[in-house]
Amino acid sequence: MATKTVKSTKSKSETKVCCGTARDIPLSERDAAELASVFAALSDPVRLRLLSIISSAPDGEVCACDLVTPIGKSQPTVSHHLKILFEAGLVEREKRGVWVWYRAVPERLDSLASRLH
Amino acid sequence: MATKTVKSTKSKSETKVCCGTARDIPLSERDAAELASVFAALSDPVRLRLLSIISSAPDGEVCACDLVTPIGKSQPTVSHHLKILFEAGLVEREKRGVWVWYRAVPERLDSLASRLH
DNA sequence: AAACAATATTGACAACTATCGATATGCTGA
DNA sequence: TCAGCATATCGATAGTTGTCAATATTGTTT
Repeated sequence: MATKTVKSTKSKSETKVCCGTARDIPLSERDAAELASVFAALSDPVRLRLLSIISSAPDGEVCACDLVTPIGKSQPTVSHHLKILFEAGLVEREKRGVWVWYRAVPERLDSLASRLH
Repeated sequence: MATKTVKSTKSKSETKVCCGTARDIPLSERDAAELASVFAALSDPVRLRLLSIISSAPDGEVCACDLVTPIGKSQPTVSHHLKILFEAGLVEREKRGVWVWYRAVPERLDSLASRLH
């Protein structure tokens, strides 16, 4: 393992060989995968803009029919992205008649932010 | 455009038709793309674990040679992920002799967190 | 100079993803 | 019941990404 005390001028006896004992990994594989999946949901510009529109809606909710035009993508594409946001827990949806209304889930972003520190 | 005042029992005159004027999008396409690229860098479990190890290092930095074994992937793969973290501004690197030392850039995560609120 | 070690790059491949047109599903109003 | 609309799903395709083996690059030591 390389250490900070190693200088190129030091003798071999002072130099620990690289790649020693495996250290503990703070973030488990399971936690990492779970976190990564939320970030993946946020890693697309279309989804970020959808979330932005929904979050800033005066009434706290937006009809899906009002999302297609401003996003400038096809209806199936917008539907696809909304599904990903929903499955990541970033938005909720409620069907009323023919329409589906989307609301942001700010606690989800809060918990994400707290895990970033 | 669908509105919250629409009820299925209301007359047509009270119902605005769906998909009216495009509203302002709070997040520009450029900003969305830029934000998305940082989230993309965080959307892989291996990279999150690398960042976790680096961030929690007692000395604030970790030699790349100490990252391969705990991650359990090949050296080129770890190098690839470190490059992505570096290009996203999430880590800094400094070459000392043969070794490359990585440090976290916490301000980068802070600014991300602030944009999530 | 030559051998060796740490890191980066390249090339290839499989898996995943964003996108759209076409179509299905489900609700509403006539 | 039927026509029309909003939304979701399907199938296909192009582009992206994670991975590794092989190789290149760079620094160190003898």
